[in-house]
Amino acid sequence: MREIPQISEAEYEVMKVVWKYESISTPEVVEKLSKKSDWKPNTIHTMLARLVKKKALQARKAGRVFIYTSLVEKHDYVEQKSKSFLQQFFGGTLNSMVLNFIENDQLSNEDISELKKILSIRDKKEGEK
Amino acid sequence: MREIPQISEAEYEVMKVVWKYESISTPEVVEKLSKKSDWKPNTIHTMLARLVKKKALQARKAGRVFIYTSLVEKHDYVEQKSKSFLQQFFGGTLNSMVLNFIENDQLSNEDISELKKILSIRDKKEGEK
DNA sequence: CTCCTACTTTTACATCTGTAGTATTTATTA
DNA sequence: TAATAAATACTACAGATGTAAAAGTAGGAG
Repeated sequence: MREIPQISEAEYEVMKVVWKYESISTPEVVEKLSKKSDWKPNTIHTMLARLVKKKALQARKAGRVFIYTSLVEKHDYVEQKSKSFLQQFFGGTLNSMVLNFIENDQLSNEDISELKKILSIRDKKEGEK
Repeated sequence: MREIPQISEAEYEVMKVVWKYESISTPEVVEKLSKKSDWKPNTIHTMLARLVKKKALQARKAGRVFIYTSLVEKHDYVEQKSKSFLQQFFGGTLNSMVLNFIENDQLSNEDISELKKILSIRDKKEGEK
């Protein structure tokens, strides 16, 4: 498995747009992000360039513009970040995180019942195998 | 509530030692961390100084050494980081994260049953109120 | 009282990030 | 074909981070 490049927070915002709309051109990325943020077009260009350099994106020229496609799966990236986050703060397991949230009353009753539902859905799936 | 300062990953390692053993002196911090990492003493000094500057730690002189105490609660810091992590990657909710883990088979059956137990413990607590 | 040693203080420096400005190239229009 | 508009390419720069070397200082040993 290829190494997943480090993607900064701002870069991640750009990645999200590419993941959602790829293949997408520079002007389109600029347009989408200009709505959501107040970054200047040049700022976005810089981030696209950095992402290409990091091999998180691939750029190919189509006429006068570049078209970007992702080289990193969103899912893989999120998985990797989740792991390192859990490692740093919760000894590596999701369960510790959930426990911590419950102990500190960071979950509402609704959250809890929803969580139970989520877990039992998985049971069903398991049963179907 | 005071603003929680940003603490980098390496700095967080230092914070963990202070949280665990505070009040603790510079040489003691160096000793604990030298076991766990291969940072040079100067590196650790730099991080302690930065943490004091950021107001994450307080230093008071005792004889010739400094004694550190934390100014940020571990719990508060972890909570803040958890929130921003969930915000960035899971739309802000722990439930989405759990769902994602389940959907991607990142949890074993044991994890799942443990999670259920965790949730029902909470039920009991709730019932006791 | 002086020297050594352990601490503290100061300085360094490359890389990554956020945030662009400026310069150059190229497709399109007059 | 020449000017314009739109993209791309190059340059900039301050703050955070990881990593530490070098210099200064004060307390204890001789």
